[in-house]
Amino acid sequence: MSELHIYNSYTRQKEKFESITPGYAGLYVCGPTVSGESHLGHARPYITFDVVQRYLRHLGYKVRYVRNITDAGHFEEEGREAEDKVSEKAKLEKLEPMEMVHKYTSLFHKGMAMFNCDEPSIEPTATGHIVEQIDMIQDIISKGYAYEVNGSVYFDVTKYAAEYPYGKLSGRVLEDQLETTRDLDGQDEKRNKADFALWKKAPPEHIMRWNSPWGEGFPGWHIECSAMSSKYLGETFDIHGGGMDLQFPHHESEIAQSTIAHGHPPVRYWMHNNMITINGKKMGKSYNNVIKLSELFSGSHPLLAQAYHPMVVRFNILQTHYRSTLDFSNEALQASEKAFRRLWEAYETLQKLAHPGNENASDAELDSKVNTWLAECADFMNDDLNTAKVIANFFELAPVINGIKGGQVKADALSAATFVALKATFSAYLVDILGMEPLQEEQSDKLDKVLSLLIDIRKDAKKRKDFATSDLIRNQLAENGILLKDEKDGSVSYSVN
RNA sequence: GGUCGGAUGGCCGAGUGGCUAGGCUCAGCUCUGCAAAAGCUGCUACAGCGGUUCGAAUCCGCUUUCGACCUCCA
Repeated sequence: MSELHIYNSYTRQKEKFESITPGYAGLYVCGPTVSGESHLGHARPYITFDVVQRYLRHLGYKVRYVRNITDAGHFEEEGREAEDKVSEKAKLEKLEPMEMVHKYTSLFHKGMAMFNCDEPSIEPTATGHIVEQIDMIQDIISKGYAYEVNGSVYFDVTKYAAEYPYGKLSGRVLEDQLETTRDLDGQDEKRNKADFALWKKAPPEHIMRWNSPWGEGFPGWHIECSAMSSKYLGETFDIHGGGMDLQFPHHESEIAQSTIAHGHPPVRYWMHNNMITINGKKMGKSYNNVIKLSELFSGSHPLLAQAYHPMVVRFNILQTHYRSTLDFSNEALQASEKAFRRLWEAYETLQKLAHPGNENASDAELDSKVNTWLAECADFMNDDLNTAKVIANFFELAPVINGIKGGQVKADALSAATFVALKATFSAYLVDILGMEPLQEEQSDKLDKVLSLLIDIRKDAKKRKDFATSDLIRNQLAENGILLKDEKDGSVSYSVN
């Protein structure tokens, strides 16, 4: 039995996972900034880490999964003019920040639910932890690694880098960073260009603002994750996850802040998922190539040939290793949809299948292969969460299941023990760990009764060789999205699209 | 410009120094009143050029090319 190994971005190698507290695992994942609607790009990290979290639970860990909501900072609603606090508009006409934040948080939650992502154990908000952030900033100042200028506070990266390996996570050298000639906000206030804000003074027109020892302002982007992760997971915790694009500067800054505040690095294992690209380019606001989740599910985007079910998207994402880029295309999604339908049907078939009870396999070779495929699932997951390989093995098993049902494989080909293992493993990995759900809801009893009636009438017509009637029923139903299948044993099943 | 990571069969994608991943498409067959589904069979690829090796798609070097990060970003 292999053990879980994960690729640690910090050391750039696969390492055996050992939790700090035996039996418990702490996982922190950078959540969304809720100033706009979630898009396809957001789906990847949250689905990836949902599987991480599910797998850790499967391994027996009691997991605390913390995923924040970034609802504070210098942002305004997409597509809406920035409004200022001192404008003449009436209160109700103005954009209320919490209103916007609530709207997009809510949409994000709905999207996650559709993807069947488990809710995190704690979902802390930045606005709910202003006090903790201020405390942490004061602590860093008192230790001499941050300074205040005009109501803003900056982290002294140069000083930090002299003693600590700043840039190790993202693989860059501080000297290179100092070369940049960008004109950033507050650049003239900083002692060095690489310094980053812990607290920013709010200009008069800025709506989001809080009192602090340095005047009214709002927290810097990086400090929230440090403050909240240490509060809920401890000063050192097991896994920190997020998109690769957050490695620098966000995660690098988190390491620096926490290292000064607590005297040691915050995270044991850093995990980063790769990006979703579209036509080879990263999907992101700045590229104007974003497909929102609502558009994805409804098909209402010029790039989409059709609507895609959340489970199809989830399946497609899991068919690719999380550290590889995943290029979006209609062809790929359509292939995933067909593949997933086939796989799920095999899974459902397996649930209904009964084993004759023979202790010994009549087909020892097949029995042995099946056992290998099942055992490999754990090995693949343990090898840095290789969901793609797990899925590949499902597709090895599907023909065996379908073959038993269709008679191409003998019912007693597998031993009773293997059959039990097949059922248990398929369900554990496909449903519990990969988190897949059927594409269609349970059918209502009434529909079921109506269809049984039609199926009976059609059976009768077929018996009389009245194929005109039987085909009419089948074709009419097909036009309405209900497919009838004549099974080998003479029964008829249906599926609704 | 700096740093890092890719280039795999018609398409998507995994992966390892030698043992045909898998999915989708396509073609043929079996079953079937027909269809669908299912099953079986076929389609052997790793950007290019050198090198290391008994053997490399897998290791090294160079070239071409794409991308990510360096700025808010999942």
